[in-house]
This record gives sequence, structure tokens and C-alpha cells, in this order.
Amino acid sequence: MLDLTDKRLLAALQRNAHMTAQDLGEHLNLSPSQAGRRRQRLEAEGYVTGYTARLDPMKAGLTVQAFVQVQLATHGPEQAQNFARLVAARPEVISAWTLTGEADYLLRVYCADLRDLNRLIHEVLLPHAVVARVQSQIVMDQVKPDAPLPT
Amino acid sequence: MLDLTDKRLLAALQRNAHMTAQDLGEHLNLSPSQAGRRRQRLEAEGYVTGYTARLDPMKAGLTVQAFVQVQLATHGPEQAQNFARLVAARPEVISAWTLTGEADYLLRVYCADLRDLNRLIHEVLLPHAVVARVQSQIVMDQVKPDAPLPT
DNA sequence: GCCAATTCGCGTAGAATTCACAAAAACGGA
DNA sequence: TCCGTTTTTGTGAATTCTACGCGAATTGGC
Repeated sequence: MLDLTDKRLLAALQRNAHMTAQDLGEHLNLSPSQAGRRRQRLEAEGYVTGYTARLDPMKAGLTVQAFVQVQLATHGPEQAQNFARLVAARPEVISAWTLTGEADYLLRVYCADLRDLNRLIHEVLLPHAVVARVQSQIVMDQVKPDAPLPT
Repeated sequence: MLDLTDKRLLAALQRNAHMTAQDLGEHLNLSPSQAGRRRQRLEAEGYVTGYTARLDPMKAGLTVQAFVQVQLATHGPEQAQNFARLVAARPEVISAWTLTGEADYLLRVYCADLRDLNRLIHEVLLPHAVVARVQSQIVMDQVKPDAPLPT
């Protein structure tokens, strides 16, 4: 289980993974060796699954962010796996979830422009046999940027 | 602008930010010094906005992931700012967007359990003066985990 | 009060990053 | 084609960080 210091350490690492053991120690009132050991432990026990670089989507040329809701025509395990493979293979689909409620799937999508989003919907998703209905909502503003997990 | 090697470097850093300059060099057929220099350049020019640790939500005790759609009662700039402050202050709200379509806001939320999600909706969001309607969809399965941005 | 076990801090060895410098390549003009 | 300039590339040294081991201290149980 995690104590308060672990949680604060995880929060700090989510904000900035390049903090050194000494930085962490100062921030948490710990000696550098302890801070380092705690991080090692949290990594080994699987609390930290990895370290990633965060990119500026605009700088990367991804001007359009959207959410796409998808309903499938038929609901068998084979169709589901089929669709899962499809979204896994499309790099512009950042994440995909199955939700309670009307839509079967929610996709989070980054595209270079609206043309690309349109192409994704009409030339990739809709032609797929199992896809019955697609509804896209374009992001106008990200009010809160991807924040660290509450720990 | 980015060339192909830059894009592959950014993709690699999104998968694993702890790759060393030598690792990057081997992966991209570059000398370690060049790989390091490219990374420095991409950081300095703002393509990389930071490095973050990725956590296992389950391990962190966050068993419930949900999307919450919110409609505001009135649509003035003051109300919008008010609501933006609210979501910014709630740690269980990971991200928030304004979208085209029916709902004014979409919130991505991580909670420890359904009770917490319920509390968030009925004791935080709904009592807020500007909030007119709240509709939550619980994530049953994350078909595609948060993937790197397409570069 | 004593002993065991865990935790803590320090020091060292290995590795990575960063910077500067020199060589090589690319480029442009005469 | 040749030469001077500019940019790029590789190497090396200095600094810094991480990982690991060892001795000391603190904690907990009996």
C-alpha cells in the first residue's frame, strides 16, 4: 500500500519525470537515497508503468482533436475484436473505450486537420462492416490539460 | 519543421522517455551525439513539453474511469470561467474539453469507486449554480490505452 | 531491557548528459 | 574546378546522477 509520501512522490513524478533523487528529496523532506529507493520500489512494484515524453500537439501539426462515438451493427465477440484491431492500427486514435450508455465505443482522435478527420470517419470507420453509426464531436478548447492521476 | 528522423525520435521518446542517447542512436541509425543533440533541439523548440511518469490506475486504487458530460444553465464568459475553475480544482478530473454538439463540457474522471463518482456528480457538480445537466458514462474497458501522438 | 529486523545515511563505482573543440562534409562563388 | 566559408559530425573531458553495498541507528517484539 501507499503512504502519503509515496503519493506525493508519484504526483511529483507525474508532473516532471526528470526530477532527480535529490530534487525529490528536497520536495518531500527526504534524503536523496530514500527518495531514490522509494522510486525504485514504486517502479518495481508496478505503480509506475513507464516514463513518456509529452508533446505539444499543435507543434506536431495536430490541430484537430475530436471524440468519435461509434455504434456497432452487431454485438458479438468477433465483431468487437475486429473493431479493437482496427482502432489499434490507426495511429490517430489515441485512446478507445467501451462505455455504458448509447454508444458502444468512444475514440479520442488527433488529426492534422478536418480533412483528415473526415477521411478517418468516411474512409476508415464507416466502410468497416461492423460499424453502424458514427458521431464525432470536435474539441473546441481543452479547458483542463491532461493532468496527473489523483493519488 | 520536423523530418522523418525527428518524428521517429519523438515517437520513441513517447514510448519510453528513459531511452539513452545511445539507445536512440541505435534505434534511429544515428550516432549518440546526434541523437542527443536532436533531442535537445526538440526540447528547446517546444516540441517536447515535458516528461511524465505513467501510473497504473488500478494499482493507485482508481478502479472507476468515467466520462461526464455537462451542460451549463447559462452561457456567459463568467459562467464558463467559473466552471473552468471548478474542474481545475478537482483532482479526479483528469481532463476537460469543450465540444461541438449537445454537451458543453466533457470531463474525463478517475475515481476510487462508484461512491466517489456519485459524490463528485451529486455533491460537487450538480450543486454548482451554473450546472444544468450532468450525464455520466462509465468506462467498462479501455480498448486502446493512451497511445503516443501520431507524428 | 535486550535482541532481531528493518530502515537510514554515506560513500563509491558505473553510466549518462552536456559542453567545447577539432575534423569532415556541404555549399557557394569566382 | 578550386578555394574559402559555413554547417555538421565525432571525440573527449568534466559534471552529475543513479545504483549498490556497508555500517550505524532506530524501531518493534518478547
